[in-house]
Amino acid sequence: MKKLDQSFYTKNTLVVAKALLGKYLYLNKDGKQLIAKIVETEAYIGPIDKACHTYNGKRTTRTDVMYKGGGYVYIYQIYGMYYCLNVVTEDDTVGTAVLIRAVEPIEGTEYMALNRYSRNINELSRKELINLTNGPGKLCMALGLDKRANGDSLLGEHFYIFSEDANKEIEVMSTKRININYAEEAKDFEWRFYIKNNPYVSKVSG
DNA sequence: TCGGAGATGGTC
DNA sequence: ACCATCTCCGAA
Repeated sequence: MKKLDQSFYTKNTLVVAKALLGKYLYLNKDGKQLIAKIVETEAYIGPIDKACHTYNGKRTTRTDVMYKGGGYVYIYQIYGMYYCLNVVTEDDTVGTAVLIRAVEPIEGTEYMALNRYSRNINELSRKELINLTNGPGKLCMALGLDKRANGDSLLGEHFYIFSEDANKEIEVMSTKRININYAEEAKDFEWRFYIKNNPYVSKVSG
């Protein structure tokens, strides 16, 4: 395996959003090793994107992290009860990030099941297994991620993203992004990417 | 299997 | 007054 370095994250946001598909999120949580494959992403590009928290250079306490440059984690709370995990991209002037919308559990699934359902993995139905991490709020709950991880670096030892040694072919689909109907012309940008036919993708149409 | 509505609180 | 969501419940 090969840990992604800063030069990966500082690339163009659309490039990073697509390149993150098939990569593996690694997280050491309370001594437990969690690994999940990234299967769905969305790009958010402040300078030109009305759906983005940093649209038109907007800078607030919340969005400060998006101006730290590629390789940092941006986590915000949504709808009062859920969190969304983002990877900051490009340099420290633009305000760009990639939302991780869905992952596939690889290791530590036991722990994810406890976080999501307070139940053991072998008690879950097939549907509940898929439901562990097939959405941005769900995957944060499963991985135990909340605002405490906001601003963390992905270049350290306990939280990073890695690729397999052998590059596998991945079929990437592009669609409009989910639930940004307020964003005027930006709602039609096809900046959502997912791995074709992967069962953990949040929803197929769109 | 689908769609509507409620939960719930930080942000601006 | 929103809002990059999820779950439950009732209808088909």
